[in-house]
Amino acid sequence: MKTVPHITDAEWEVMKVLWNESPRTANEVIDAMQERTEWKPKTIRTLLNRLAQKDAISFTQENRVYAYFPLVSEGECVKSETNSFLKRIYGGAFKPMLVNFLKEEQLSEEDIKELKDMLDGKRK
Amino acid sequence: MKTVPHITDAEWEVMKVLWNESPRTANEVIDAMQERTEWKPKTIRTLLNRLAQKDAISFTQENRVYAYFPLVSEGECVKSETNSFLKRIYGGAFKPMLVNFLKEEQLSEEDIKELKDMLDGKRK
DNA sequence: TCAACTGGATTACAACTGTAATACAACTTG
DNA sequence: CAAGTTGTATTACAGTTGTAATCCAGTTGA
Repeated sequence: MKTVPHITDAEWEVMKVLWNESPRTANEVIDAMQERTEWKPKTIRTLLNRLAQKDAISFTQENRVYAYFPLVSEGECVKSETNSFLKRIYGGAFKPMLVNFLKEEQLSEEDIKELKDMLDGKRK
Repeated sequence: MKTVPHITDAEWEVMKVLWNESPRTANEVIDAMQERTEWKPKTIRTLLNRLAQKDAISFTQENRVYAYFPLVSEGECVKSETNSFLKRIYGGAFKPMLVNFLKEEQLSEEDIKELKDMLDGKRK
């Protein structure tokens, strides 16, 4: 199983932008980020650098400008992060988390139906 | 809503021991921990100190010995951590995570039945 | 051509984390 | 009473993370 690098909170925001659309130049990423955060451009460049260093993204160079794109998919990362979260909080077991959350969360009638249908789908 | 302090990975292991049973002296915690980890006693004491500093636990003193106990419940912490996790990874929405996970995870027939029953229970 | 600007590379720096070791004070034992 | 033991308090130290600023080289406008 491919291992994805660990992506921090701040980096995750940058990844979202690139998952949403790529390749994007540093400045395009910065523009997109500034719609969602207050981060300074320099900060975002640092995050891009770190992500590139850990091979979460890469870039092509045109003239002086880099265009970045993800090397890891959102799905992979979500799965990886969720697994380590589950491991930490629930000892790795998925069902207890579900049980816990179903107790807490409020779901609409349609949500419930959708989830039940999914559960039915899993029944072989 | 009460805010719980942020508990790190390593600290979480200590909290589990105290949630499991408390109060426990430092040495009791250390013994319990050494069944699950390789950490040195000094390390575990550091973690107990940090948890006490951030008011996640407290202690009573008998003679020279401290007996530690949690100030925050496991449920509170689980909820808090899960919320920040959800926010980071799924933008705060619970259902997308469920959907994602139901796709991936394998559940037994009984698990599926149990979850469906819970979903039914939520239907008003 | 020279100064200003722009984009990337390098450096900064404190807080938090993991992972302890050392110092110290009290208690026990010879 | 002196020395070792034990439990706590203090200190250590590098890696990660958030959050940038500074430096430098190439590009561009005057």
